[in-house]
Amino acid sequence: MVTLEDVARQAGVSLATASRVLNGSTRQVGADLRARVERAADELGYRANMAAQTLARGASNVIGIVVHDLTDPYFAALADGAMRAAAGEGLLVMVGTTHRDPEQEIAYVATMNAQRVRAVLLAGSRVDDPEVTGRLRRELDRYRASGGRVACVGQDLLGVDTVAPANYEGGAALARSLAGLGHTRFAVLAGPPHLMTARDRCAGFVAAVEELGLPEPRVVHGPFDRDGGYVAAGETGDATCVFAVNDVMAVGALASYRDRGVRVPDDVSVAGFDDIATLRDHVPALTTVRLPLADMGSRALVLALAASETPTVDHVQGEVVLRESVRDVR
Amino acid sequence: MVTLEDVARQAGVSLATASRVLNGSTRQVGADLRARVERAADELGYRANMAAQTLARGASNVIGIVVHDLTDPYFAALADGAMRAAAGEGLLVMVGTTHRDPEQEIAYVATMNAQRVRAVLLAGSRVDDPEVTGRLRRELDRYRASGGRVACVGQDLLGVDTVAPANYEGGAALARSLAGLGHTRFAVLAGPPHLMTARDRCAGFVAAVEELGLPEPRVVHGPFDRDGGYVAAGETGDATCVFAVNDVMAVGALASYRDRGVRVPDDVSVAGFDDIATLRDHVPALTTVRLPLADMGSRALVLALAASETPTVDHVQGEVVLRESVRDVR
DNA sequence: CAAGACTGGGAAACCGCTTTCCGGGGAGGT
DNA sequence: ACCTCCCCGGAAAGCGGTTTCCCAGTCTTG
Repeated sequence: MVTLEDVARQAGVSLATASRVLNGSTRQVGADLRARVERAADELGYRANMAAQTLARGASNVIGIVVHDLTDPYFAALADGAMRAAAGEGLLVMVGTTHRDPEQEIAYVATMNAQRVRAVLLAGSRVDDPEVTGRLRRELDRYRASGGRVACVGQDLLGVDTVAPANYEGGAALARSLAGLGHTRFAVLAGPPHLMTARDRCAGFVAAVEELGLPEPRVVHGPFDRDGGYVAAGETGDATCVFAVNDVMAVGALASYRDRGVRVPDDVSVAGFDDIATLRDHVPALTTVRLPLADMGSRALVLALAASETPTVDHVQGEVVLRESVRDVR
Repeated sequence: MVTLEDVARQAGVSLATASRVLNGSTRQVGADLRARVERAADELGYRANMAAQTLARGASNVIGIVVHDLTDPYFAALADGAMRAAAGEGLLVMVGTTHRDPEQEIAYVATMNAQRVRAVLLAGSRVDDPEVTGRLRRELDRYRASGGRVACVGQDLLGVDTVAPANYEGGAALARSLAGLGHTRFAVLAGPPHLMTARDRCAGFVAAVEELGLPEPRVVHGPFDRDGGYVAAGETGDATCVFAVNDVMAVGALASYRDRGVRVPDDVSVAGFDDIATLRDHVPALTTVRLPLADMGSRALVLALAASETPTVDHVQGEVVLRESVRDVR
């Protein structure tokens, strides 16, 4: 393992000079010495030891991203957006996947803290559990107390910079659009009751439906993933229009109806939420609420990096996109 | 930022003792001192500085994964498999995305080397460019010379541990299956000519078709992604059966046919390669060659970690899965 | 031409932790 | 009662860089 000292010796200069040449400095180094050092480094195949550099500089060039599940297109898009932004800043990315375990999330914050990453991004819904949220907050505070930066995509519950999608409003807007098509009997594939994202979307939808004076939607809980949607779609009763609180659940619902010979949108209309990229290849094309996912990821990174004093909350509106999976029943 | 020294002082013990208590050691520490240290660490909110630890120990607990594109289900599955395996070993994961730029791949190897990661995983096809491959090899050699471990998923071209999917054989097996269904006029959506993965699959397919004495398939090149498949599907002429060298291209092809009113499989049969997870929700269900993607990711990690002297190559067979997207024309 | 301002080079302190080495004290053996 | 051995605690030497500080030489400038 070749060190800076090896390079300095080979070039016949001091450690200080070698450092200044190779790893950047405010100070100038004469052209001939600089050339000698560069040649030596190249000959020896020198690579700076980032651990040493991080230690000496007291700051790393790594950021951490914590997601629930990388194979979920929602998180993949978010992470991709954040990673592109990070690459633009010359930062490396450390990714942690929690597989929806809040304890894992807390553990990752501790680990990222230990790694002294420049910033950590928490992507993914908060859960409705004050105890867990409290522990997460404490871990985050601990991290921030030592200079760490934090941003989160989701509910503004952590007292940190947040990119907050308008889940409630999106759900409501979708409900009004669907009602405008003449639907009156709704069902909601609502995901798990404790997941805030699922809850907000569902609540917005239900509230808007009631505001319109329509019958209360049937709410079916279940897992937040494709199979959850598949199963829950089996219990939508006589609803003519079904809202799955995210797209992957909606895709599962489509599969369920297809398997059971229920035609979409002829027999039942289906809508999702997020507008994940893969949606365009499903038939029928899914109605949804579009969120600029990649953009949200990069915005979260920018927020985290811009060391604002008071936490800023960046609200992101969703846009209802009507596609073939819903039928006009007027 | 609270350091181990702060903890030691607060606990009234030496730095050595504090280190032994908190960060693991072969040595024992008396129960009372141990308790004192633990309490002090907790009160102060101590988190070990991994940069310092990495430096002192000369080994980090981070591994690097380099993929083309995280939003591609193929890489997401691979990365997820590797990350699960890594988590099981108590390792953190640093992810780099190259967006299919080989230069980026080389740059990431250099960066991961600088980070002194324990191992790096290169997921994704090699390219047919000896110059680029040579530079990548040199960078890898440099990394391995300083104790780094490397594994790769794809072609065995780098002289490192490799998980090598049987692309050629898979393509050939698929061709035989499809021919067995009575197809004779084939087309291949072949992806870019320089991508080895694409080339091998295409070559295996074409060779098998010719071996069967059938007319030479029409080969259409294009990008390796969904849109590449969409576009290429427009030029399949009178083929009754189209093989897209990966699933996302096949999905693009399905969309293209759908948009143009060409029925699958009635008018044309379509097959892909990989069996990505999202496939089950497409209609018609796509025939493909199944690869155990998550498993391949974790196997690559295991290979990298098991410091074998000579590079081992782990061949992975694909399994033809016939689904509705192909028609029996006998 | 003397004096102050720069300039570029090197010695060494330091970043936070691990680990070797040393030493003191109690347990066990004879 | 004495000697060994073992156990556990602490001092200090690194790990590989960065950066402060000092110094000699070179450039202005009046």
